[in-house]
Amino acid sequence: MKSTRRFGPEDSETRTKLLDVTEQIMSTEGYAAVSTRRVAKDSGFTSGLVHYYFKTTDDLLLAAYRRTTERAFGRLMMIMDSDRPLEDLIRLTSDTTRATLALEFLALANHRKEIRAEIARYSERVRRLQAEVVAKALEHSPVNERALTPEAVTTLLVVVARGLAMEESVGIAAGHSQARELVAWLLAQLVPPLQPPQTAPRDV
Amino acid sequence: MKSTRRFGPEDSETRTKLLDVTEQIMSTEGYAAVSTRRVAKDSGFTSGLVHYYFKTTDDLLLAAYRRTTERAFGRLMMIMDSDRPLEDLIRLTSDTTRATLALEFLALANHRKEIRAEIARYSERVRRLQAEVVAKALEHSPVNERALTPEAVTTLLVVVARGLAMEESVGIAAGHSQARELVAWLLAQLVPPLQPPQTAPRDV
DNA sequence: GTCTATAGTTCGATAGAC
DNA sequence: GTCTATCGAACTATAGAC
Repeated sequence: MKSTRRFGPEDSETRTKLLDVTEQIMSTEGYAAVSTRRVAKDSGFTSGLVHYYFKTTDDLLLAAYRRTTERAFGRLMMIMDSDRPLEDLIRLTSDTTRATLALEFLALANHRKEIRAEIARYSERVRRLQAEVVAKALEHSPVNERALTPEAVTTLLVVVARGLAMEESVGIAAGHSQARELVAWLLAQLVPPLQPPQTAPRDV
Repeated sequence: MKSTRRFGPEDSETRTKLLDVTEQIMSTEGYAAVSTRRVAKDSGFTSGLVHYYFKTTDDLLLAAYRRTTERAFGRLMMIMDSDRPLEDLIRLTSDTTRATLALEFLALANHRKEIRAEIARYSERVRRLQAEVVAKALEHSPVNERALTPEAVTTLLVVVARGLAMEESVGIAAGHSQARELVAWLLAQLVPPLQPPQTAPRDV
């Protein structure tokens, strides 16, 4: 009883369109609002076609996640060559649209065990690339303290920036500006401003 | 054309049971998996009864959110009297079950505009209470630095602890132990250990 | 307070026509 | 590559019986 079902190629314009629409729905209404019928309606195709490109709804969501992550890789590679990599990393991670999507994928991972492992694996890969950016930025830091590894700084920076952005996207703002100032001050201790201060920074 | 619908009281055992089940479903399958029928099934009642207590599904979710938040208030009040308030606050906020619920409510706020404002308001109230805990803990801190307000420290601590817990609940662990060590080290500068060190801590 | 019944949506996934 | 047709399932919200 072999199935007669067929599936579409990865490099199709239609497929890209379907992923665009999927991402859009996730941002505005959450991953749970993504259905093959809904994506079909918003993209002008039919649900049958969506199933032609993505066997199941989970496959569609996973493909959207992969594309998002690959784009994140690209942006991080660009930041590697920046002369203010830490600021750029924070700015990138603070983007509310991206943070909202990240929140959705995290929630998705929480509730779809088939997708979970892949999201965890990709996320850690992104984290490692972020850590490379930070390591490069800290290369000439005057601070020398055991606990201050690039991995620690990276995780702290990214989790804070993304956490604040997630809260801000729903209108929570209490303590945010102060927290950002504190982070900026901590970073200033780690990486001296472009114009070095008269007195050497102390250990942090 | 007056409606004949009636609604149940707030202090009912059945109502409590329905909220328990709702919370359980949210934790394991996400807020989007909460439906009146599903809650009915898991609690041994019928969907008609769920609608008797909660006019709409959103009302049910909002009631669950309120109950969760009120419990959080209670726990924070208890921490106020602890002799290690910062550690307790971090431990509380690091709880993965609670962090998962928090993630769900954040996602919910993102996608249900009627609920959003209320979640933002309650969340900021919780944050202010957390800041009181931190303020009390920092009262006798030897560190004196402009950027180091209780609000800044609170937001940083809470966002980091919750953010790490959210990631851990899906199996993301890269950089976590190192980030926690860094936070612990930073805190040790702010609040001296119970046995004070021989040399005074420097400014952070 | 609890249940039954019901109308009207939306959904996943498949087979098969074009 | 795209669409139509289809089955079976789950959902919301209401009215009204017990």
